[in-house]
Parts: sequence; C-alpha cells; structure tokens
Amino acid sequence: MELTDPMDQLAAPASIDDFRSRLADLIDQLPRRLRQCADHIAANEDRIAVSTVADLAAGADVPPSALIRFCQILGFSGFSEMQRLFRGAYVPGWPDYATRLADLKLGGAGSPTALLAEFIEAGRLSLESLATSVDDAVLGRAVAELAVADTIHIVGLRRAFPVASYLAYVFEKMLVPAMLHDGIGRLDHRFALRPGDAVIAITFAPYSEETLALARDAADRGLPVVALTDRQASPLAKFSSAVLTVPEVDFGAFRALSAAIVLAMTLAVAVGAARE
Amino acid sequence: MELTDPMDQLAAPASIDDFRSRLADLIDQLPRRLRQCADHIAANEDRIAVSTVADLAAGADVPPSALIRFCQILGFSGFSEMQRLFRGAYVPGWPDYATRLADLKLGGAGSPTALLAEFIEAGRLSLESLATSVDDAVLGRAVAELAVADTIHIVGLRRAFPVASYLAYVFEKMLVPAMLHDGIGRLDHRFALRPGDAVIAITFAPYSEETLALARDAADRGLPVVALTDRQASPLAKFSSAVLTVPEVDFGAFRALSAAIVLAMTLAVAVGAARE
DNA sequence: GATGAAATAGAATAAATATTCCAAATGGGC
DNA sequence: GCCCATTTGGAATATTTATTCTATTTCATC
Repeated sequence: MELTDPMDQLAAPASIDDFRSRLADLIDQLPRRLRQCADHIAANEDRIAVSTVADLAAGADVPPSALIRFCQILGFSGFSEMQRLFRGAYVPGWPDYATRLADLKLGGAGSPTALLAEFIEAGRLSLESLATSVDDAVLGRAVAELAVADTIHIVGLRRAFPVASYLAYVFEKMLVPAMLHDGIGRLDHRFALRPGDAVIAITFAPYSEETLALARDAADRGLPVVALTDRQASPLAKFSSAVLTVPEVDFGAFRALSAAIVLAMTLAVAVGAARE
Repeated sequence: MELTDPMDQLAAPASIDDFRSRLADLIDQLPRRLRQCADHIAANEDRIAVSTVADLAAGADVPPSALIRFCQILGFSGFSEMQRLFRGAYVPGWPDYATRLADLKLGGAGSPTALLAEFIEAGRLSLESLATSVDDAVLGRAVAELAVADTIHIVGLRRAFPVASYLAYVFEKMLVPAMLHDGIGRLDHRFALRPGDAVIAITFAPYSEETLALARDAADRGLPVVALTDRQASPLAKFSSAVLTVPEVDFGAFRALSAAIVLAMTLAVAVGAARE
C-alpha cells in the first residue's frame, strides 16, 4: 500500500457512518501496525471521544505515531480531527441500566424494545440464580469426569441444540476431542461410544427421547454421564453421574438460554484447562 | 461564602450521584460567577467528558479560571479530576477478561466455581450493556423487514452457529417459515434465496467467509439483510439493511453468547408477533 | 463613603497531549 | 542475497489545555 500517494488527499469523513464505511474498505489492505490500529479503533469506537492518543495506542499495542498515521490515512489531518468527529456525536453511557430498561419498556407492550427489556431482565435473573444454585461439588465432579475422558460425546436436540453446538465449538477451540451427536440423517451414532469416553447430555422439558436414549445407553455401558437439565427430578437424572440444573427464567412461552450457555462455557473451559 | 476556608478540604465526589448531590447543596450559596458555572455544568453534564475547560467556560460565559475554582469548591483538585470522573463513569470497568482468564487458569485457583462466577459476571455485564447500546430505530426496522418476508434465511457458522440454530428453533415454534443455512455437506443453498425473502446473517470476528458470501448474494439480489455482529464497522455492514451490534464481553477465544442469544430471541419473538 | 473580606479576570506558567520527522527495520521482487 | 520502496519506532518539537498567581474589582458592613 502506498501511504504517501498524493492522490490519497481525500476529505476527512464527515460523519461516523462515513468513517465506518471508509474503515471497512481499508481494513484489509493495511500493513500490520496500521491494521492493529484499525482493529482496536473499530472495537472501541465508543472510547475515542474520551481517550488520548497515548491511551488508544497503548490499547492497540502500537506507538502513538502509528495511530496518528492511521488517522491520516482515513483522511483526517491527525488524531485531534478524528476525535472532534466523535466528540460531537458523543452520548454518555448513562442513563444507567435501570433507567434505560424503563425507557425500553415505554415502547409499549409487544413492541420490540419492550420485549428486549423483558428478555434482558429474564436473562439477568437466570444468571443470578445460577450463581447460587450450582452445587460446587457436583460441578467439580463433572469436570473431573470429563477431564479424564478419551472422547467427550455431546448430545442435545431442539431447544438444547444451541447449547450442545456451543459446547462442541469451545471444545474444538481447546483441542479437546469431542463429538456432537446432532441426529443428522437420523444416523444412530451410539456405537461411537467407547470405553473410556464420557457423555454430556442436555435436555429440558419436554425431554427429547433421543437424548435420553443416548444417555441410557452410555449409563448401561458404565460411562459417566454429565446432565445439564432443568430440574433435579429430570428423567436424565436416572442415568447421570452428575446432574447440573439450570434455573432458566422464562418469559411467556419463551426461554432464553443465558444460564445454560454460561454453565456450558464454564464446563468446557474448566475441562479444557484440567486436561492440559 | 468563604472559599479558602481550610476546612473545605473535603474529598472529591466518588460518583456522579455524589457529585450531583454536592452540587445541589452548594448551588444556591454560590456567588455570581460560580453560580453561572454550576448552572451551565448542571445543564450540560453529558458534555463534561468531551469538553475542554475553555469550551465549558465559554458556554457558562465565565473565564476559565472561574470554572477551575468551581471544580475545586466541589472538592476536586481541578477540572481534570472532575473530567476523569465523567470519563470513567462511562465504562465502569470492562476489564481485560482475556488476561483475567489466563490468570485464573495459571493460578491453579481456576476452580470451576471461580470460573463460573467470572462468566456469570461477564454475562451480566453483556446484558446490561446490550440494554444501553441497542438502537431502537434499527431494531424496529429489522423487525419490520423480517415481518413481511416470505421465507427468512438464517446464516451463522462456528461461534455464531448456536445463535443461528436458536433462531431457527424459535421461528419454528412460532410457525414462521425459516431456513437455517448450516453448511452441512458443503451444499450451497444460495439458490434457495427467492424474491420476497429476507436474511439474518450472524458473524463475529474473525468473520466467516461463507456468512459474508451469503449476505453479499442476498444484497445483490436486493433482499433485506439483517446483520447481527460485533461492531458497526463489521464487514457485514456493507451488505446489510439493518446492523445490530452485540457488545459481548470477550474472554479471548471464548465468548459467552448471552447478549447475542437474548437479542436473537427478541428479534424472533417480535417478528413472530408482528406476522400474526 | 471608608474598610476589609471575598470574588474575579486575565496574564504567566506548567503540564499534558498531539504531531512531525528521520534513521532504522522490514519485506517483496529480481 | 541485494535493492528499493514501504513501513516503523521513537526522540524532538509544536500545540493545546489546565492551573496558578496576583492585581483589581465587588460588595456587605459600619
């Protein structure tokens, strides 16, 4: 990239949208240091108005001069001009969460914003009660069992499927051998269960037959089964060596998976760390 | 009023509420110029973080030194300290979680329960900032576009896949015609896009090529594309008619999807309701 | 209207922050 | 492996911004 090209004398972005589109155009033709600037700036747009060159440069892990070069490539005369644009558009992060939530509800029942407020509240409540409802000992046992398993089998269908696929993703990232049983093509993968393996089964009422069947199968073969479900009396409990319950608050007929995902993430990261 | 009284050595306000109450106490016992400062500051709280002494002094129609004296009377050492309060309040600590996670693991103190507490906290923060960052107008537009679509196509791979599959699940429950593009068998389903359809594309850095390709394709055909992504300058923005960003607290490679799932759920339920 | 304590304006200074510039490092093409 | 164009780091400089200080003004009190 030719950074001193006299034709690069384009005018400074006139609006933040303008800024964003120019950034999006440039971002993948920038050299290394400038690329770092671009990434950090894009991820911290809301800090530009209240930061100094030095702050942002430190965040992007580049020298200050690189950051200023970056601003100039975007068409600004320097950092100050870019900051001026963002200061004009600045709105503070407060009104705080509670006020904002009340505002959202003003959209009226059934409006998208009112729904959002309800779901956010439900999610927060779920997370809060997750903190108090998890049994440390059971969680520890689950991690220990999964940490020594050869392959971890994950099963969760329908409503539980997002949680199952998230687990599979995190295990993959952590190089933990894991297999997602997703029921594609109605293939029955139960013979993939080998001695030394372990199973994570996820299901909420109404419980999925296929998930229960796989858990039963694993239990019959003496494999440890970690259950992620909605209550201790879940049908999964019979087959499981560790039952983790997720207190999900539902709103009407709908139920977010905030707590389930967070618990799944904890399980996966803890297992990944324990296996190293 | 005795402004140089050595007893006035009170500590600086520790919070914005603290600041407000101290201001309210003082405001009607201040002499003329300082009163002007107080009035102007109170009426422009939201500009303090992004203004200079000179700006604010000009706005209050007083010399800069008067404004600084005003800050000192409030208990600050000077203007800069007051400004720091307002700048800091904006991001009440969105710490570097990637580092914290590394610490937790290395310290061996990475007990699963400690991890869980961290992740719960991160999830809560994400949800709260979702509330304050969602743009009502964009959300409304996204719902409107999806509500009139014939079929809704959902694409989101890898890290975004749990969100995509959750959307597909909720749409199915609400009897909304939707198709999940999951890349199974490397089939290319882009020809399933028909006039009158709409697309929800979900991707976070590092952005998935396949997702971008489908979004581009849809945009080329003039179909509305709703983007669910991590920042406004996301490459998805180029192809999208509505960009919803999700401020997720990030643990390096891991990212809880609390906010993304809640936003997806809102979108799905609002669309379902609007179609009835 | 004289007196003294308090308040004020603005010039002088100090501190912080931004920007330039150039020598050195890097990397792609031959 | 050498050459040239590009990129980079950081010290030097310029600019902006905050703060202090003091001579002057204001105002309440007698």
